[in-house]
Amino acid sequence: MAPKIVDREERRRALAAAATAVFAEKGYAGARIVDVAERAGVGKGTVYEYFRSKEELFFAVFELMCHEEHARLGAVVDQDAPAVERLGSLVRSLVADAVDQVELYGVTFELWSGCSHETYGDRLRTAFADLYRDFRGHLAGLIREGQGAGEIRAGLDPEGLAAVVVGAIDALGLQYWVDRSVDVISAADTFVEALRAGIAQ
Amino acid sequence: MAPKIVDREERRRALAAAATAVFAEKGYAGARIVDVAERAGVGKGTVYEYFRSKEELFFAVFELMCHEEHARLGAVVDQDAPAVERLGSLVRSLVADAVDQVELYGVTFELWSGCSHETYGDRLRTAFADLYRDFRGHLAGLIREGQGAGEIRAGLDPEGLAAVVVGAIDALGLQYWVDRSVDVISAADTFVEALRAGIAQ
Amino acid sequence: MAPKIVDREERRRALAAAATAVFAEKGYAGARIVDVAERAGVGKGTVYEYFRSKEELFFAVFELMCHEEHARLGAVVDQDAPAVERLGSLVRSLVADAVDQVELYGVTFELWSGCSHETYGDRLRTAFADLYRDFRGHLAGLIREGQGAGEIRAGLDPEGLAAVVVGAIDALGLQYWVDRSVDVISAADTFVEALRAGIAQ
Amino acid sequence: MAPKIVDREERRRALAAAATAVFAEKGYAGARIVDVAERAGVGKGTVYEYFRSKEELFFAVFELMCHEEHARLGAVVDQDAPAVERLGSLVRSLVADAVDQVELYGVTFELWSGCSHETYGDRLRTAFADLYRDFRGHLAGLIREGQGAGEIRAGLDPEGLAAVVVGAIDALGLQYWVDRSVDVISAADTFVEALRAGIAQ
DNA sequence: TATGAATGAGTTTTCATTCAT
DNA sequence: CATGAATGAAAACTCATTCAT
Repeated sequence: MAPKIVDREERRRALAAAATAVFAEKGYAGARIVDVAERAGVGKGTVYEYFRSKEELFFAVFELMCHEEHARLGAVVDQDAPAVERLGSLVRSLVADAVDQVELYGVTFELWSGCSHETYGDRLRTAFADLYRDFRGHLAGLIREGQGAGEIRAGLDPEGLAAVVVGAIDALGLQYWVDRSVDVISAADTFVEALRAGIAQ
Repeated sequence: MAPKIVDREERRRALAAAATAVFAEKGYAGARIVDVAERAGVGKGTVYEYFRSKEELFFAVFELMCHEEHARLGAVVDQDAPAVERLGSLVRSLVADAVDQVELYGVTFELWSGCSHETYGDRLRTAFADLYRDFRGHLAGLIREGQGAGEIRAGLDPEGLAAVVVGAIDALGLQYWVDRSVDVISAADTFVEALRAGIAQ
Repeated sequence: MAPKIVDREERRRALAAAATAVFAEKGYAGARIVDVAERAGVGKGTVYEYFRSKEELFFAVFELMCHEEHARLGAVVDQDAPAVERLGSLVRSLVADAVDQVELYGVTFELWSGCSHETYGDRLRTAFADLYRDFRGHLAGLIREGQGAGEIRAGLDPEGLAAVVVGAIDALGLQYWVDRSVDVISAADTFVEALRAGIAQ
Repeated sequence: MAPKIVDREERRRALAAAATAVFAEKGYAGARIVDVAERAGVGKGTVYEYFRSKEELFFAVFELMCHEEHARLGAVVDQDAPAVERLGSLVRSLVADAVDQVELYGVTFELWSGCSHETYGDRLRTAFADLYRDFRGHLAGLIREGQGAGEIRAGLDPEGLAAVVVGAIDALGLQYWVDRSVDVISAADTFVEALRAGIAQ
């Protein structure tokens, strides 16, 4: 009459977290469901109690990562400082995060790559497009704010500039992924400095 | 008396090209050797006459792509124009290439992702590190040239700036991959403009 | 002081009935214990409170069906009419029942098929042999009765004839199962007519 | 240029034959693809070179059985003798076959049962309906022939009678399947005798 | 040299059954 | 008693690779 009480939502999250780690380590194809189960300390079958298939687990990982990325972004944007300042600290902070979490880049690449997948590509592409649009939107807002306050040259296209900034962050992370000896932290500083000079009134 | 040597080399390239297309479409894990063979119009066994394994085919694809990327890069760098000018046209030209060949990004992601693979990750990472180092080297050279000629501010770190430029190109390509409606061509223009202003003397 | 004993028995029957429906729909192998539980409106674990295993549930279904079949048979045999008459109405009535309950034939096939099963085949075969022996016995009795009363030719082997009659009923049901457009009701009439003429004195 | 030459059609047949034996022994659900492969003396993967799935193998078995049944039927119908005579020898011969091949009845039941299967039921039902229609057609033809020759009473419905004969054959086989001690051969004789008397002019 | 038939290691997935609540 | 969360044995199926022709 009173079956075992389990916070299924919490359990799902924990499994997705375990999956994230395993996918990061071995890649989607290389990861076996048993690996995920073992990492989470449960039996193979339990994974299937929470996710219909390996693919669904993949999406759960994606959603988890998006959620955390979002949280990180929000923390920086909502500060109280001049727009240009916030733009700079956002770049620095996100690049620092990228360095801290390099291992996750492997999953990210697989997710990007998955965008061309016949069966679930659309779903992924849409989600990514939304994520990036949102990201660029935040940045463009910051830039417009800066233009309004006279800190940033009015002639620059906020959307285009936002795309560049987003891109630079991703790409510095990528370069670090490929070669841990690249000093992307100071590359970020250089970028911020050049950016500041380039966009300043 | 070494007949058909040329044919053999040509066949290898053709197979690698077929593999590139298939990997781009289905990803490394999703691609079957038969798919590659069919795409190339040969029998399954023939692929193994030219490549020891699927993994080796993956590397051949990588080398083919590197080769072509290198050719594209060289064409722009060796022009005769002010350094800042060449930097700008390089960015624009490479972003345009990225748009033209979006489908190939899928393989690129797979390759980046492969960097963390237990068995062949090192080999891939080294190759990528070299490629990017080389790429950044070219750009840093260009930047130093510009600093020598007084076109570019002396205070900026050429290596760091080069990393940012390389990154921006990759990342604009990525954004286009995810969302074909993003106008990365004009984002590239904005970037070039901001860059010019930011780094100018 | 044995409370709820009746309830328990009733519940078992209800579960067996649910299982009959599910087995009929998906076959023994295709039916999941959860399906049965859901159909009966109880939890998965509850099924195991009443049946030791899926196999036992299968037998319970068999027994339930036997019980009902027996009841149907008895109702016809115990009538008060000439033997040949009762034989005819028995055939007609059982064929009519078969048409009414076609869906159940699916389980019947599974049960017949189960007779060759390594672990429980013997048990099933024995049960079926008994059932059919009993059935043939009733009919043979009827036939002998008819022979005694001079309605039926004495030369015919009662057991053999009974086997044919039993068979014809099953088989008309089968043909209807396979093809609902076959008019087995009138086929039964034809059979009865031919039978009457064939066995009449 | 000249790969191993194999008669794929012949190989398929051999695999289907092996599958028939295994299905007969363990039932569809109980049979493992490895069992079939082993019985045929090939590797697990080879089965999949010839059949897309276990289900397709099931159908191949069905077709093989139909084909052989058809051959058996044809052999008897095309004889040269009075219609009633041929009808009788047909029944005796098919019942004798049923006794010889009892083990196959298990598969037959599974096939009949499969008719209600959601995904492939239609395909099976259609095939069976055709098979039986054809069977009844042959018999009805024989009966009409007999009526034309004045051997059989004109009042009897040929189609209905054919259904009964078909049914009787199936059902005698079934009773033998369930209980090997039932003497279906002499039951067949009794049936033929009663039939002859019942339908004779 | 080219081919495709054969193979089996390795994965995903299902589901009967157990058992803590 | 009832429940459903957890489990792992077992099976279908895929595909890189080998090798006889």
